[in-house]
Amino acid sequence: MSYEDAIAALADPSRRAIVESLRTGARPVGEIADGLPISRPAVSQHLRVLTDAGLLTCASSGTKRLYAISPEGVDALRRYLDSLWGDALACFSEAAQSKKEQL
Amino acid sequence: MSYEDAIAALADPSRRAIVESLRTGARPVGEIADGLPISRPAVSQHLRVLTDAGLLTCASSGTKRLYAISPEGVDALRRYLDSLWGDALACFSEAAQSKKEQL
DNA sequence: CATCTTCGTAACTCATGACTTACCGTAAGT
DNA sequence: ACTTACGGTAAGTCATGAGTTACGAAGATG
Repeated sequence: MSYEDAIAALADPSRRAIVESLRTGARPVGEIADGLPISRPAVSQHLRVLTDAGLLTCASSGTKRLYAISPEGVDALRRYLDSLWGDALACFSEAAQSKKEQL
Repeated sequence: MSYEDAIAALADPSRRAIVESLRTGARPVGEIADGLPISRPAVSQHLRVLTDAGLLTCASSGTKRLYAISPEGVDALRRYLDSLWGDALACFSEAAQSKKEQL
């Protein structure tokens, strides 16, 4: 749910591959697993982590389960990085300023 | 250098704490370590990972080394998430659309 | 020169987590 | 009711990496 969980979830290459495969739309578990070099149970475990982190949503349709990217989860991460980027820029320009004043 | 390395680097809580401590400006290694519950060598190793990932820059000043957040590295991550967010929103609105049409 | 500070590196331990196989529940088809 | 398809869970293995202590290199200081 927090952005920390989202970052930790996206740190794994397999989980990033799953998210990439969902960029074009929702997909069932088996279809996701077919496109990856890991077993279906492994995919299930990754899907759980991604869902717990708020990055994915799940919708049951019969025996199938459709997973999709959750805009809210991605946005939480986005906002954190925006804030970090703002501070980094401020420090950067301030450092450049004080360096100029030393001349 | 790539956004993958940046995500992996920020996945660790200690490394996020280091980045947080640099939000207000550049600091030497010892000062960073004093604010954390881990040893100075551990901080050094984390600083290496963060620097390799392009998230930090290092400037030597005598025996001291000043680390600071690198705006470029953060921006690379930011852009990745922006693109992911865009796709997620598109899928979300498309799904909502096709659900409406089913009524 | 001797010493102290500052920091990086080496070697090692130990916990975490990614993956596998095996199994179980549930919904659809015959 | 039986079987098949889909997918989550359990238990176990194994590699990765975060942390430690010990040591070494390089610049400041007396």
